[in-house]
Amino acid sequence: MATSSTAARTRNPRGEGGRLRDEIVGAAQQLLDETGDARALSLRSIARRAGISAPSIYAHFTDLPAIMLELVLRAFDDLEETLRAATESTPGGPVPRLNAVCAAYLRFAQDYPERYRTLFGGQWRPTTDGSVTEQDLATLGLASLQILSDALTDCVAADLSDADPETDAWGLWLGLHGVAHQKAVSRVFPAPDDIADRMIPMLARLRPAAAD
Amino acid sequence: MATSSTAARTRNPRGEGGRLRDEIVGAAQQLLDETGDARALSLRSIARRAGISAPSIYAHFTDLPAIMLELVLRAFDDLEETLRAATESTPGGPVPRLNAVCAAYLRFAQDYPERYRTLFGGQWRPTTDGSVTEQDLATLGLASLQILSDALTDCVAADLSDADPETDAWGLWLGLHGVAHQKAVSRVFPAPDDIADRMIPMLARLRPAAAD
DNA sequence: TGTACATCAGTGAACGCGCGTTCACTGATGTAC
DNA sequence: TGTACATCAGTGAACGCGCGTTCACTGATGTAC
Repeated sequence: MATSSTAARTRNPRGEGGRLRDEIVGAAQQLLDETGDARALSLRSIARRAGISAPSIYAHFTDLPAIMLELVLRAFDDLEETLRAATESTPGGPVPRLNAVCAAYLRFAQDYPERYRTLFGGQWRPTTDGSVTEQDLATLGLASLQILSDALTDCVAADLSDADPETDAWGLWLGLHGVAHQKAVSRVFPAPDDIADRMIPMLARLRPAAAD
Repeated sequence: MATSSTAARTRNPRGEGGRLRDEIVGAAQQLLDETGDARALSLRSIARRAGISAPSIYAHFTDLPAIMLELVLRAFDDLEETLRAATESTPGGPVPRLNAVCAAYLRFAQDYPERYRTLFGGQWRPTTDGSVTEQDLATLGLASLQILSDALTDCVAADLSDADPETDAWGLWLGLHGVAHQKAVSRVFPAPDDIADRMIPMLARLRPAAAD
């Protein structure tokens, strides 16, 4: 975990100026996670956090949306890796594995609420005039959705679910997203604590016997 | 539906200066709906839209969050009224009524996406230092939740659902919220078109025979 | 009925701020000869 | 091995902009006498 270095920076050695690109995105992510407010991100605030002057950013990004795009790409990778790790590290069969993936999803949203919001429709959204289309971004979440779909497929193969994995993965994800988003957005969450645990078996069409 | 009057305003008659309060909130709502971007709302932009000078706002609101609060209160009332109208105007028994309420909810989010986002955790969120606590706002949605809960209760009473209305209304709402929010946020929606219709019977624990 | 005055519903100019963006520049370091 | 030069990784000052907020004001209209 990177420290919040407002301290003086030593410039990168020759030929390695590209490193600053990573540092800029890292600074943006720090600001996002720490302030919990996408409005706190500006070219100048990111530059301050990265310990560089504002104009230095232009050598690496054309504008703020370009930085946000890079941040979003990385965050989607993080999410995917988190879900994959949960799948691979959970023993006990398809249903515990499915539950572990769902729990990991919700934990990701709770640990990095503003990042989660940025991924799924927070303040930043791709501009139609830029090089990134909405279609591109719609594709981004699909890898994570596929993990859910695979988990469902395993449950069906083991005769523990009546789901149509392709379709019901969407339902499961949208349900998780509702919970995750609401938790990410308000600290007060009046719904029952175990509400996700109640929704998951329904949306996954788990057979009564299959529930833990 | 109010027209977008940037035209010259005639001042309110004596003793009726309070009317401007309504006009300010109306202007803010227009901007929100038309731009689809909460960032477009500033004291100055709202004043421009309302056809007044920026300082005139201070006679009616202390700051921008105060305007947003009023807007949110109204929008929650709108939503509640929309759901209630759907309940009352739908014949055919508890299940069609439940479906009508859910459809009305999703339509509200689709018709006024940025307003929906503002209600449920868009850019604007209550400040902890202000007079409005998060607890207050958490209470706001409860009237709409109650309508869902009542619809579930009717289904259970008619032996068409196995839900625990109090609890499962939360699950149903969070599922609807996931769909509504995702649709409000991105014009590209790769999930099956009928995904909500698939989720609702599950989350409402409708008995197989009860589904239309 | 006339008139002085208080009140009300706003306005217009001005301020300091952070922002995105431009421009000319600096100074360390590798490279050609 | 020495030196001139090109390149690279940035910097600092300056611009115009929209913003929130303040201040002193204006001009119509109701009210007291």
